[in-house]
Amino acid sequence: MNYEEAKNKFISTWGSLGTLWGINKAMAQIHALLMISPEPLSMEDIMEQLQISRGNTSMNLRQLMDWGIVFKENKMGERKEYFTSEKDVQELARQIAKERSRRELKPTIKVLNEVSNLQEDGTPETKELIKQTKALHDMADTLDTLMNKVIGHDHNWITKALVKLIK
Amino acid sequence: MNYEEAKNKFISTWGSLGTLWGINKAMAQIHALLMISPEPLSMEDIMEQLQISRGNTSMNLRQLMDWGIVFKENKMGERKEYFTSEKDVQELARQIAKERSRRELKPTIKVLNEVSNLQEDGTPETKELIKQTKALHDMADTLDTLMNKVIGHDHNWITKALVKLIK
DNA sequence: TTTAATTTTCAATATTTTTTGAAAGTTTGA
DNA sequence: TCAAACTTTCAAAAAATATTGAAAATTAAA
Repeated sequence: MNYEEAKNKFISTWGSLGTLWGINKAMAQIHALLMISPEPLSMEDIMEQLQISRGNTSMNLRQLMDWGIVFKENKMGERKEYFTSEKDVQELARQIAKERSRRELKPTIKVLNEVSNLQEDGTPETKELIKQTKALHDMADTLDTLMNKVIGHDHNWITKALVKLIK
Repeated sequence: MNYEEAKNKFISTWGSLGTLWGINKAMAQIHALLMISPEPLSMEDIMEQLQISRGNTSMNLRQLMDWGIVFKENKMGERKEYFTSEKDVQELARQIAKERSRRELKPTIKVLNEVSNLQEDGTPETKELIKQTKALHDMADTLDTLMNKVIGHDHNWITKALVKLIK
């Protein structure tokens, strides 16, 4: 395997993994490309390397910046904008945990809480609905608390904590 | 909020959450419906309650069974097949962890390993590719080990472990 | 067997999501 | 102020994904 093959393999694997996690292919591929690029890249660079349109590149870069895992950079004397990704995988994981908690977990917990507070009326249907949504709520809540713990800690806390747990 | 409202809210929230996790809407809704149903449901029941076609129901039930979170049941004297979901949320979490490890994490780890073993050639591009894929590999591998630890443990281990970590 | 009940399959269709590309917008230097 | 360099927006087109429904397959009782 040479450099080009390895690079393409990484980008396409990361791209299809993205789809599975609710992030679209182009977005995940741009992230992958920036992740392994030693220098910041311009929009032109990205368009060319991934063979995608200007509009697509622009929109997905913005989303990646919204997620807090890609940043704009300006080279002095250049009008063009350049982009880099968060290179530290620990920080990347923290940032992803933070955003997923905010976007998915918290809203779900809210709904589960509302539903599980339904007035009991004695029917088996109502009983089961309350029981199950309570159980899901508790699990989601524990998970969210954990994720926020992770978010609040320093760099190496994640690995340390996981390792501790494994032993 | 009455029973019907609460039920619909739960089913639709669970359904849209599914999409975000790489599971389609119908599949997630069928799971939600079974999750809160005190009795096993037939295909007819599911079709009617969710207003989806027979084919759709059949295919998605199969997928849920492949994930190991929905089961067939036979009522004696009846030819029709009935379905239930795994009702224990701990067991549900374990099963999902197991399948996600198998379907996504392990294949990704394999690719990251291959790519990060690329022959070093001194260029910054190659250096960065190797460095970053190694870092991602290590994190994914730690996570997978953890998930397998979870899978191998008894019911309440998950919560206990998480709680321990939080303190 | 044969028949009726039930489930599965899959090509066609519908829906949703992503991508394009050109026009509009913005920024900066002359 | 103008104009060139660059970015963003968004309607239309393309691609991907999900859904339908009817025919084929399966199952089990008569």
